[in-house]
Amino acid sequence: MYSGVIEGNTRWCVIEEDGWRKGPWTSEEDKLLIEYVKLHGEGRWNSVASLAGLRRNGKSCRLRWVNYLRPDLKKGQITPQEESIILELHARWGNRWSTIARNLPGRTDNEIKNYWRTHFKKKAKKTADAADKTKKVSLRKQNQQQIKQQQQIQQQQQIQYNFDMKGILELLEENEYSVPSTSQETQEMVTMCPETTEQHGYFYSMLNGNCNVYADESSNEEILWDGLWNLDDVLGNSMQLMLQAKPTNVHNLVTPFC
DNA sequence: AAAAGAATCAACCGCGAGAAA
DNA sequence: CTTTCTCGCGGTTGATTCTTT
Repeated sequence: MYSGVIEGNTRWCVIEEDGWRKGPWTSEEDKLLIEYVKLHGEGRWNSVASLAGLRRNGKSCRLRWVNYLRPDLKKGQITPQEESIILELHARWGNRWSTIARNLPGRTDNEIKNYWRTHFKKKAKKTADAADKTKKVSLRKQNQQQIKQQQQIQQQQQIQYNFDMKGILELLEENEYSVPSTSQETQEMVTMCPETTEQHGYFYSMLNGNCNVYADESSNEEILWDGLWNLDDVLGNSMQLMLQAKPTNVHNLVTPFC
């Protein structure tokens, strides 16, 4: 790509295969470019090489003139007033540096772009990071709260479930009933239950295999199994009695409740 | 005093739009 | 109408300078 690196001392420069120079400009090159613009005006940058004797391509010449040699350029640091204008215009137009530069006489788009990158992007990132952090913390809190609430609900459902199951099993034991196999048997059991109509409904739906009133969505099976194991702990032999009442495998046991 | 890391800024690159041939 | 050229823009790079450890 490059034919060599020349120019000793402190400056470096590159000459490409096609003869164009690249890298930092020398004061001699600057002088030639200024002379060229004085004589021919701005524009036709590709003619600079032939007319001014510069071994720079048009693009490089234009950039050097626009960003560094133009006489109307303002030297020195960006003032606080300019800074606030940049902020305001960037908020309005985004990264349209040339548009912003037109509103800041003496400043170039490149200068503003660099200034933004070094001063504001950092601040913007900090602000964004801080906002992000706050958002994450609040999300985490929200999640924890949701999990806690869910756990509470599940716990309540579990207690209710165990309580209801206990009632059913006691009832079965008391009346030496087996798990009903027909809807008629179920109906008979429900009517025997000395509870309210609403509780009859629960009872009825449990016996008919509708356990959705106790568990929600994805965790149905998990809760159900947990419930069964807990039920076993709580009721001890009662579950055994139920199993004995109607010999069945585990799958048959689970099915009626979900 | 020296090394490492961060900040700065001049310059380059690729791309698209518009003008000229 | 199509192709080529020129210009301008925004993004990126990398050498230099400054600051911190």
